[in-house]
Amino acid sequence: MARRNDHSREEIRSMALDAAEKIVAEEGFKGLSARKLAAAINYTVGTLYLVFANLDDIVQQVNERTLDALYDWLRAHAKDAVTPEEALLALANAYIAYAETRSARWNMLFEYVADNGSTLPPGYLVKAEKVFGLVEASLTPLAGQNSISEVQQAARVLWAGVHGICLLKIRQRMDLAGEQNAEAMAHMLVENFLRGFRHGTQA
Amino acid sequence: MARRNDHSREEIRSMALDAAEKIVAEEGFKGLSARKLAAAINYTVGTLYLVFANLDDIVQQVNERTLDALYDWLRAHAKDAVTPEEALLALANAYIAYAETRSARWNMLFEYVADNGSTLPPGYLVKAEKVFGLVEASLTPLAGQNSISEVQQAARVLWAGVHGICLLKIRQRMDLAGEQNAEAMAHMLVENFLRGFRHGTQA
DNA sequence: AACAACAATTGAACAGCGTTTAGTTGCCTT
DNA sequence: AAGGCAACTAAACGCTGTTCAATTGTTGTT
Repeated sequence: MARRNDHSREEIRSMALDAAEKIVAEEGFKGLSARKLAAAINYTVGTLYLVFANLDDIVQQVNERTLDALYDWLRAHAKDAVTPEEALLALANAYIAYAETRSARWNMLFEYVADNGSTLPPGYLVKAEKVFGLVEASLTPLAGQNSISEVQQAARVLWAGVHGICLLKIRQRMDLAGEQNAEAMAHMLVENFLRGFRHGTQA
Repeated sequence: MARRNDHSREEIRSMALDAAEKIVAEEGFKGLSARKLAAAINYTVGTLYLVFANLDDIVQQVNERTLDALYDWLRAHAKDAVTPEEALLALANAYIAYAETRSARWNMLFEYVADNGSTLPPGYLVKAEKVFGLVEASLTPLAGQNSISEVQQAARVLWAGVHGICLLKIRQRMDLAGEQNAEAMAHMLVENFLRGFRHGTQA
């Protein structure tokens, strides 16, 4: 059989990405293979390579979806916060919660580029900037005497820190963190950093 | 040919770990394969599986060596610091420098457990605690009114943060961090966090 | 010295992987 | 009705981790 024309290329793409998300969620990053994915959408590997450049391309496109979902999730969880501190703590908690409930997907976001080595895809950067933007927006009211570029940097520093804590948790290395849980650690980071940040940067 | 008896099991183990480190350094994490490693030490795969449980076991043992080397490296780079602040900044810089000059090895340290999923090996934890201990030791003089357990937690929070920044750099995602370099970001994190930390934890 | 027992080592095999491509099939246009 | 073309498959290539029967060199015993 050939020339079935059941689905358009775009339909196949979307079906494949859906199936890929499911496989990753159920079996982890390593569980995703071209043959398994093709079987899941009732096609063969060849068709997959007609729609995607390679498996990395698929992973990358799933990751871009994840970044979008993450942005929406964070935004929704921070919108009710009254003070900027509240917003930042809510963002940190939401980030941890997202990583925890979708750990395989979240992990994939940070595993794949490691081998690729070179540049990240274009859309990637834009979407990640959007996520950073949420932190930046909450940090701006607390700027005090700090310049705009200092606020931008601070947002990235703070979020890299929250991310690091989140990694400890997701990669099952919380035993390295004593008895504390990730939320308490993030709390500590945000509060101390903010206190230091507001006190001015006389370095 | 069989029964060559050229090397003891321990010798083979050590040769294999040396060769594995070399391959990882030259070709990255993904470049390490059982056949390639066996060839590098002039044995076949079968022998490798006589000495190691599987490839994960090898990776894990290389990682333990890396943790030891990292500890020595950090210790050496912080020993001349006069003030605790100086020591913490030196540790952060040394951590980043280590990750940068041995990026493949450093990466492997944080990539492998992701799939494994379950518990980390026993030696792993002890060695990692030793690394944390360095940060803790430098942080203790700044404890002020904070309790010992708060200092311990702070050490882990701070280092998770430095680690997160380091990840941005090594995984070539510094473009996500604006124009700043990793050292400057780590600097900012350490200084603001310390300022906040000394001001007391009324949180 | 001959021989048996044993341990060390090999190499082939298995099932899976990513990726490419020749070949087949069915639809659309003329 | 015929031809052209796009969609799709199936098989192949060289790789992977892992296992294990078979072979070989060494050692201890007679």
